[in-house]
Amino acid sequence: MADTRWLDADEQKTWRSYLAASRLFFDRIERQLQHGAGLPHAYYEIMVRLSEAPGRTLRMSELASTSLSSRSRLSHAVARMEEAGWVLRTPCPTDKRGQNAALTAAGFARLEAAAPGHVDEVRSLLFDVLTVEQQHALREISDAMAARLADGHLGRP
Amino acid sequence: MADTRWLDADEQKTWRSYLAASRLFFDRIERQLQHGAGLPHAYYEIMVRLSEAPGRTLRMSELASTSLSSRSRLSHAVARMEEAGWVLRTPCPTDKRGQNAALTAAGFARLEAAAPGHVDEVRSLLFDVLTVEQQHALREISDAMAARLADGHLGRP
DNA sequence: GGAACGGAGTTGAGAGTTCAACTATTCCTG
DNA sequence: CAGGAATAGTTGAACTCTCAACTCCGTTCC
Repeated sequence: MADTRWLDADEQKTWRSYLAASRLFFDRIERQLQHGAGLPHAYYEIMVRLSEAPGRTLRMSELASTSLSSRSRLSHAVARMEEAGWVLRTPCPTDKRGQNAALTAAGFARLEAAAPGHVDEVRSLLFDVLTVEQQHALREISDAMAARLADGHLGRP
Repeated sequence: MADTRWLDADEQKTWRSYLAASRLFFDRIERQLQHGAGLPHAYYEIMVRLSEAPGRTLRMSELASTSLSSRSRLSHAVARMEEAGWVLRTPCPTDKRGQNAALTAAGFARLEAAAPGHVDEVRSLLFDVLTVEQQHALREISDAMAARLADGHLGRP
C-alpha cells in the first residue's frame, strides 16, 4: 500500500460537488416515488426491467444484475412484491435451482401509474438543468465510471 | 398536471448510464469504508465535517446540513457514534434547545485511519477514469444539479 | 405576561439493505 | 461416475434510514 495520493483542492471540490448533487438527487427521487407511488426506487427499477423482458419474465439472477441489485436484496424485494401481488415467482423448468420472476397485471398497472411522476422528477432535476452538451458529457463520464466499476475490481493496477 | 414528457432514446441512455454508474460507485464506496474502516459513508462524512469545524465541534443542525443528513438520521448516527466514543454531545450554552457535537480524539484517530483507503477508492473509481476536462464538466454538472436541488423545491415552474 | 407559533433535537416503529450462513442443484474433473 | 467446486437463490440477524409524533425552548404578538 503506497502513500496516499490525497485529493488536491480542485479534485476536492469536484468530489464534494458530485457527492452532494448525487445524494440530494437520489434522495429526492426516492422520496418522490415513495410519496407519489408508494414504492422505493429499487422496486421501481426491478419492475421496469421486468416490464421490458419478453413475457415480462426474467430469471432472478438476470434481474439482479440488470436492476443493479444484490441477490439478497432482490430476494427480499421480490418476496415483498409478491405479497403485494405485483410479481409472481415460478420455478425455472430448465434449471431446478432457478426461479423466474414475472410481473403481474397488477404490477404493470402499478408501474404505469408510478411512471409519470417519476419521469417528471427526473426531467425537472436532471435534464432541465443541463445543456445538451452537458447531458452528453454526463453520459460519457458515467460510461467511463461504469466500465471501471464493471471490472472484476482490481484495486490498483 | 400536464401530459408527461417522456425521455427520448438519448435521454434514456444518459439517465440509465448515470443511474448505473452512481449506484455502483456509491455501493463500492460504502463497501470499502465498511470493510476497511468499519463505518458507513454517512458516518465518515459526519466525522469529516466535524474535523474541519473550529474546535472540531458543530451544532447538530449545522452538522446535519453540511453532512447532507436529515435531522433524524443525524440524531441516530451521533447516538451510535457517541456509544463508540467517537463523538461527544454537550448542551449548547447559548441556546438551551441546542446540542453541540464534538469529535473526540478517538474519533479523529478513527477518521485518520479510514481516510487513506477511502481516498484511494475515490481516486481509483472516479478521478483515474476521467480526463481533466471531464472532471471539470462533472463539477459544473453537479453544481447545476445541486443548485436546482437547493431551491425550496417547486415542482414545475 | 401569557398563549400561540416555530425551531432544535430525539425517539420508536416500520421498512430496506447487507452480510454471512445455509440448502439445493449443476458443472467439472480425475 | 463420484466427489468437490461453483452457481442459484433464500433466510435471519444486525444495522441504517425514514417518517411521524413528541418534548423542550425561544419568539412573537396581542
